[in-house]
Amino acid sequence: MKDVAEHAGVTLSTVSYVLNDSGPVSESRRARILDAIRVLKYTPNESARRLRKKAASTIGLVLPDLTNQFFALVAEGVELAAAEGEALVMLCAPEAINRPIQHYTRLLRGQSLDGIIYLPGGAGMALSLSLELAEAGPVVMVDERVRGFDVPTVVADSRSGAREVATHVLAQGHRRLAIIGGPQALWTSEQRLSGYREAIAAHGLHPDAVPVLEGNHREGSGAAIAARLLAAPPDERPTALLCANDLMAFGVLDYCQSAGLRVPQDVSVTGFDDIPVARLTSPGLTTVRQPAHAMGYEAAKLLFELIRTPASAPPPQPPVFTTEVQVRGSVGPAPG
Amino acid sequence: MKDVAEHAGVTLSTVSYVLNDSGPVSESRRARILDAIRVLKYTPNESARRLRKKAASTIGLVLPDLTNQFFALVAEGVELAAAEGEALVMLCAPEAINRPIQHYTRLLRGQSLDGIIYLPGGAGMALSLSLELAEAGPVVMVDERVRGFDVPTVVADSRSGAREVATHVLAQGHRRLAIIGGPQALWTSEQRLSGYREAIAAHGLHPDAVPVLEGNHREGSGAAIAARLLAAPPDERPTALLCANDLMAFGVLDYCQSAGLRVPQDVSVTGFDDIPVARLTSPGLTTVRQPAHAMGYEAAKLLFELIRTPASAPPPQPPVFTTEVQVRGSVGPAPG
DNA sequence: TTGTAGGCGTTATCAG
DNA sequence: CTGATAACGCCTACAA
Repeated sequence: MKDVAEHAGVTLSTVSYVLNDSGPVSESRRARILDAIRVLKYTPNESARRLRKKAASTIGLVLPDLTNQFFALVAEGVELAAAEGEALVMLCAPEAINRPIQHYTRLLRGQSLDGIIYLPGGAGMALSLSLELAEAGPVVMVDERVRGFDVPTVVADSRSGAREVATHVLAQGHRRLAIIGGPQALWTSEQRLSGYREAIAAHGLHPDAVPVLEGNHREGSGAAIAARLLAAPPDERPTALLCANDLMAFGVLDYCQSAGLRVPQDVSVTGFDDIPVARLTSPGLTTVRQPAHAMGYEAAKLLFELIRTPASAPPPQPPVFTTEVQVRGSVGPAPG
Repeated sequence: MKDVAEHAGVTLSTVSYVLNDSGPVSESRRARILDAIRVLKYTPNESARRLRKKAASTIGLVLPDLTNQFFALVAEGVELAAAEGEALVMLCAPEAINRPIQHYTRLLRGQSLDGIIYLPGGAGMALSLSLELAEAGPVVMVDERVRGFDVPTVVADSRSGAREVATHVLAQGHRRLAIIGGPQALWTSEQRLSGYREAIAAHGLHPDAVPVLEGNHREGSGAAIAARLLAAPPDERPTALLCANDLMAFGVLDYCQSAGLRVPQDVSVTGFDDIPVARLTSPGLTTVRQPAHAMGYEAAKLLFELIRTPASAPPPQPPVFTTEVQVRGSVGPAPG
């Protein structure tokens, strides 16, 4: 920068002015400076810049893992919004590195990030951790809520999505259902469960008649639970399995195929999320669409708004996205 | 930090010494300082730190998009290696934000990153762009090569993988093949194509007898090309489609299903990458496994090594991963 | 073993 | 409109 100043025959301050246009500069000088910058291929040193201002033009993105396409889509949404705000994204995937979130809270705190997008999902959703994260900057949550952690949050209406998909299944005549839920501690798990139960109650079934098994949102757990559930004789085992996310539903599909069970003739299956590959299984997976990309995008937008908002002003109001059942082949009429 | 020093009754340098253990400090003082740090919940300001040293403990990761699970897996591998090296990862997904890489080269240059992992894939694989990226720090490439851009590169042996899967298809008696390739400009596209052709030549077929259509590595292009290819009458159209990645193969599968073509009875399909969901289509996709996670991990390790290596020393030797055909249901004997 | 002082590249506050 | 100058928070010779 000093070089630029010399090359243009001005002082550092003037250069700084044109860089941030934070001061009045005569056209002739401005042109000379811009020129010098190009000639010398000068790039401002961001580290110095953040030291001085307290902003980093960088936001943190904390999510469980990237291999679940749902999360990947959220990440792309965040990335897009960040790009529009000329910011960069720090990726933190605690489960991918098999360490507690603390690993990141420690690293992130010093970065003077502008803010953080937090999508809890695995084991690390405890309140204390959230608070710790919050010390690294303003936080916006996506897809999940943490009780007692009161930050702007972008979610979809899981509950009514679950209700609708369960209603669809019940309308096909199924009466012996089973639910493969997500980790109990998660808000979404609870929401989806209530949704399922509302539908079940509305059809006059006793909630206790529907077993709920806890999965971990990954394929393997779907397959394992299906194996347990479907081992019973045909006239006792469930005729429909409601899964709290698509990955577990894939696991179920996979198990059924290897066990020689036909979907949907022998057993119907539903998922949740509607990740792109859900269309591609065969039969296609009946599931509940959540606008993952839009959710990530809005969350990041919200974060930027939050950053700009003076602390006194009312916090921006986050939207609640609607969900939508996608009917495909994996649900059919109840057998018998 | 000043507060810490006061609280512990020492000077700033002493605190700095214990922080980086870069100087001898008496046990008693060290303990007092550590204590003060804990009490005050002090976190070093990374911005200041990088300004002083020239390292950021941060690496950049540039890849086309995250929704392709292959890339997501690479990203997780990188993330893991970064965590082991106590570094953070800056995520850059140019296609997700629908802008040229330049958007990032500009942003990255000022960050004084320790280095960059670069996985070209979409439109942005030109040499000039790579060089521009290299100005932001040492670069390691994964999965692709760019001619004339000579940096350490981690790849898998696409060519022999392609050869083997084609051989498998030919061994099933298929003679009317078609290839759905990736973007021509990519090194992997070229490699896979040569692999396919080697196998084809080895079976005495004339290479020109096998049409090659160029896709863009996404589902949609697979479906579109399949539609064109399979419109011909049954005894003229190809009996097997070799796709340069799994996503395009999914597109083909999808098209076949909607067009009422049975896989593999009417047409056989192969993919490339073996992303986790490839097991879940039905029939399962016969494809070529690339160790995506390991490749990302090794690339990041390599980058760290490169950073440590004095410029004079010989650059570390990158491994070439082997590929492996995964035989599943999407390939069957040739009809007739 | 500990303290002092200079500077990393910017921005912001002043006075000209 | 422009130019000096003091921080920002940390590291590292060097001196004590």
